[in-house]
Amino acid sequence: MPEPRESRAGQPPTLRDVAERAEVSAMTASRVLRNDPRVLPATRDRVRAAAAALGYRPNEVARSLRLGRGTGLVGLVVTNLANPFYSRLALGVDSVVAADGLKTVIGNTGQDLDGERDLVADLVARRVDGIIAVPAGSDHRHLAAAADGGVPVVLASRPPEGFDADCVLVDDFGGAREATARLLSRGHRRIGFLGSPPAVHTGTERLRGYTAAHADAGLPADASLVRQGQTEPAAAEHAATQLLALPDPPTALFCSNNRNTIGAFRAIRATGTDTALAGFDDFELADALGLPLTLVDYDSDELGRTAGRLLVERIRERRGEDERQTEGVAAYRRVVMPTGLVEYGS
Amino acid sequence: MPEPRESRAGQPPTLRDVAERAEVSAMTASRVLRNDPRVLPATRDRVRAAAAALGYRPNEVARSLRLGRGTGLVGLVVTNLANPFYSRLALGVDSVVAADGLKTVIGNTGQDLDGERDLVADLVARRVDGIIAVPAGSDHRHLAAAADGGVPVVLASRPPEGFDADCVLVDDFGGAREATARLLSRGHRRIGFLGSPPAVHTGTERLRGYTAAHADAGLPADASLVRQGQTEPAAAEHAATQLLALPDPPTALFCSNNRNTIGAFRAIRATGTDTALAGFDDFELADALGLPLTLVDYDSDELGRTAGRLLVERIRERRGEDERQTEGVAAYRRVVMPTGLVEYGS
DNA sequence: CTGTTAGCGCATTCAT
DNA sequence: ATGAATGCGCTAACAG
Repeated sequence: MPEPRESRAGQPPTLRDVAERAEVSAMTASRVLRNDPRVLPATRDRVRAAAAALGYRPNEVARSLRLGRGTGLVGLVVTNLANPFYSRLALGVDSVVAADGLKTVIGNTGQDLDGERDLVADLVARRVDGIIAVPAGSDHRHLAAAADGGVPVVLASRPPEGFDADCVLVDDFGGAREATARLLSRGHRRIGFLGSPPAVHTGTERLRGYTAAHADAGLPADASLVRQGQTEPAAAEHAATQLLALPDPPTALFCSNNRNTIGAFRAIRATGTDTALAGFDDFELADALGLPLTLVDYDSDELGRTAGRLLVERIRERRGEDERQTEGVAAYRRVVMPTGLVEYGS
Repeated sequence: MPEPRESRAGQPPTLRDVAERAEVSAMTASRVLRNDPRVLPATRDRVRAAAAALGYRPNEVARSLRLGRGTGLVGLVVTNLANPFYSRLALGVDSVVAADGLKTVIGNTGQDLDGERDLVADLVARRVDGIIAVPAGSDHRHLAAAADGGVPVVLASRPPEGFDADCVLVDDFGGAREATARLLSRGHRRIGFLGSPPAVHTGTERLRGYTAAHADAGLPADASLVRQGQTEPAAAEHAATQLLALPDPPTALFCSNNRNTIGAFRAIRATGTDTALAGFDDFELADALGLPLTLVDYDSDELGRTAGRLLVERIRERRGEDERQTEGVAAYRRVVMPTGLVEYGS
C-alpha cells in the first residue's frame, strides 16, 4: 500500500512529484518541461507552477540513460594542467563545447601512461560524448579503442598513431626549422637543442626541424648538443647548464617548448654568458626577461577552439545518425596551425 | 518475438550481453563484475572471460541512476582558467579528488554572473557529488540552493555569503597588511593600490589590509591612489600608468593579485620610474623581471588540495549517511592559509 | 490534448 | 550459489 509519494526533504524532487502536485500524469509534466507544444496552456501553467514551487530540475542522469545518447560531457585528457599550454587548450575547448551545452571533464594524467589508459576507459564508461586528448606517449591503442567504441576522438598537437581520427596540429617542423634558421643566419654555428622526451611527437618533430635547418644551410648538427627528456624548467635549466659548461659550448640554444625555454633562460642568466636563445611556444612575460629571445608563436587559444569545433561536428554527426541512414563517417580531418616568429628583448 | 540479443556493432556491450555469452543470468554477471564472493569460481571465470572478450565496461550512467548516489563527478566553478591561479587550483583539486575515483568537471564562467547561476544549476542537475567554487560575485544564492539541495559545496578563496559551507581562504588581510607595511618601512609614504573589482572578496580584504597597514603606521592612505576594477594585465597597466602620471605620483604600488602586478610591472618599466612594486600572488618568472619585487606568497597548490579534501570528506560523510542514522552535519570548516613575503629582484 | 505501457542498464530484495 | 522480479527517473511509442 504505497503512501502518496511525499517529497522527502533533502531528496531532490522528481518529475512525479511535479506531476502529482499539478495533478497530471508524469508524461504531461515531462511534455511541459520540454516545451512540447501539445499541451493545453492551462495545464502547462499548472505544471510550470508546480515545478517552480518544488524547485524541480530534471535529473540529467536519468535523461541520459533514457535517451541513449551521451551525457553532454566532453573528456579532456592532458598531462599537466599547470602548464599554460594545457590550461589555454582547456579553456579554448571549453569555450567552444559550452556553446553546444557540453561540459568539459578534465583528466590530468601527469605523464602516467597506464593512468591515461584507465582514464580514457573511464571516460568511455561514463558515456562522454567525445574525447579530446593530448596523449602522453605514442601508443594510442586506448584511444583507438574508444574511437572503435563509437566515441568521437580528437587529438590535439599530436597525430593519431595506428588509427584514424581528427586532429589539430601545430606546424612543429616548420616552426622549429624557421627559428633555427634564424639563429644560423645570425652566424651561430653551434646551437644546442633542449627538448621533451623522444616519445613526445612535438618534441621529435621540432628536433627534425632543427636538424633540417642545419641541413638547409649545409651545416652539420652536432648530436652532442642535443638534450632530450626535460619536462620541467628545473630539469631544463640543469641540462642547459651542462651544455654551457662544455669545453666548446654552444653559442645559441633552441628549446622545443616553453618549459625548456624558461629553464634555458635561467641557465643563461645564471652563467652570465650571452648565449642566444630561441624556443617553441610564446609565454607570458617572455618580453620582460631582458634577454633577446626568438619564439615560435601560434594561436594556442585557437588550437583549443579548433579541437573543440572538430569534436562538436563529430558529435552532431553522430546525433544525426540515428535519424538518417548510416552514411559512413566523413573523412577525418587534420588541421595544421601555422606558426610565426616573434622577437623579444633588448 | 525478440531476437536473441545480438551485440550490435558500434553499441557498447551491456551486462546482458556478457551474461548471455557466459550463459548465466544478468544478476550473476553483475555479481562477478563487482567481485561479490558468492559466486562459484568456475562461473566467475566464465563471466570474466565473456566480459573480457566483449570488452565490457559497466555503464556508469546506469550505475549512478540505480545507486541513487552521485555520478562520481565534482564540479569546479571558476572565472578564468587561463589565470594560473585557477589552473593550479584546478590541478590541486583534481589531484585530490581523483584519488577517490572522482573526476573534475570544469565550469569556466568568465565573470558572467548569470552564467554562473546556470552553471551551478546544471551541475546539480547532472548530479555531481559536490561543487568547488570561486564565485565571481558576492551573491551566493545559487550556491546556497545547491547546498540546500544536498550537494556539498566548498568555496575557495572566498567565504560563503548568506549561507554556511566549508571554505579555504587565504589570509588576504594579513598578507596585504604585511606587504604594505614593508613598503612603508622602506620610507614610502605614497603607495598606490591596484585591485580587482570591489565585488571580489579577496580584493576588498586586501584593500583593507593595505589600509590597515597605513593606520598601523599612523599614516593616512590617500584614496585617490586606489584603483579597483582591473581584471587583466592590460587594464592594470593602464590604471598604473595613470597613477604614475599624477602630479604627485606614488613612489610604490601594491597590487591585489598577479594580473594587476604584471600590469603594474609593465607600466613601471614603460615609464622608466623606479617605483617600488609589491603584490599579492607569486607567479612564474617573477624573479626574472629585473625589478625589486615584494610578493605575498602562499601555497596555491595546497589551496586546491585542501578544497578537494574538504569536499571529499563531505562526500564521504554523505555516502555514509544512508547506512547510519542521519546524525546531522558536522560543523562547517574554514581553513585559512597563511601567507609569507618573498623578495625578488636585483 | 492526455494518459498508459514499456524499457534504457544496472543492482537490491527476495526467492529458490 | 543462482535467478526473477522490481524500480532508479525519465521519455518514446502508442493508445484514447
